[in-house]
Amino acid sequence: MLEQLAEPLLSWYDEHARILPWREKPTAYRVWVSEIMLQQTRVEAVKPYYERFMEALPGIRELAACPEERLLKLWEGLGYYNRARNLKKAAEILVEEYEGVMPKDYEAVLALPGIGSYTAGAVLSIAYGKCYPAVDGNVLRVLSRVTEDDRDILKQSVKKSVETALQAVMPQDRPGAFNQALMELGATVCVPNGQARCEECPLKNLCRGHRDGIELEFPKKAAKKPRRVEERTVLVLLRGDDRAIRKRPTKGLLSGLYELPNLSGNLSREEVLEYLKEEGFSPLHIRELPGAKHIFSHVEWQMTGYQVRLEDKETGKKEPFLFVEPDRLEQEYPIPSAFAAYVDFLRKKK
DNA sequence: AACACGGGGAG
DNA sequence: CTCCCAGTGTT
Repeated sequence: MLEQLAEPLLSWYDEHARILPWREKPTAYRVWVSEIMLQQTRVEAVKPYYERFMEALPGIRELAACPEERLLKLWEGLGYYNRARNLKKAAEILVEEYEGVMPKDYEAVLALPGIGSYTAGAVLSIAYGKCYPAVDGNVLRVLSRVTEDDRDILKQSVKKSVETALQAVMPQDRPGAFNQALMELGATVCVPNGQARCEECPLKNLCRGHRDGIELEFPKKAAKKPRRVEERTVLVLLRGDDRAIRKRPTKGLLSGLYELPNLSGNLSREEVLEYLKEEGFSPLHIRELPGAKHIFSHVEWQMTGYQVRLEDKETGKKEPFLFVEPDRLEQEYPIPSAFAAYVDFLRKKK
């Protein structure tokens, strides 16, 4: 039945495709960057980042030459920061091995860091008109409803099988439009949250889920495990006009970004002062800040905060922190929004 | 196959 | 609150 998809889908898409920045001049680079940004991220959230990014780094060579710090600053707030690092790594490979041009060979594109089967298919079909599917969450949702496929879409075996099935029915002349149409339908009509707008759907006459009135029972997904809770104590350290930050490790959560000094556990005033003294500081004054919570997909931080005034000019024993003026801090150092509740307290007092 | 990896919008 | 998003890399 999938062979009946293309015709109504493409007609609908020609009428209803949204105007999106990356759909103008769909060069391989522009499509690639948009697809990386769009991984696990909503269209509306990506738009402003995309425009700014394209202005700052208009081509593969500029991206390859961009310092990581600046790149992460451009990415700050988008999350999944390895996407940005892999983007740069791939650009470097393209400059060194492909003369700065995205190749047209599927295996070569797939081999680039940060590019999986979805992104390879999207770039090759949209920018180069090649017949590879781009199967994302939207596509899996739409097709599971249309075919009443009750397999767990989180399994990679299911994704693989959908990719194979789709490749066989893609219109040779418009693979890019076909892929985008399927995603567009999932994003605007066959939506994930709330009621699907089946009356406007170009596939309503062949959708089995809709025929049987059970479209919302799809897609099937295995239950995910609950996220763990971590307690942290976040410090706003004031030294003259400077505030303390530090760089996170290169591996793991928020890797390579900057953060406010913080410790494991919800510590008391006394424990915080003891810690600072051990680090060689002479805290003059401490005040408790409001508690805060930040939820990641897999972890939840329950934070307590303290603002501490240090003696002017003191450095501590090992200088574990970077002391920076609030202005430079804002402009140059990428700090993830997990710390947003305390970043307010970094501002210079007047 | 299971898990790590951000942040935000919608219901 | 919960769900989930134009997914990929690591183990």
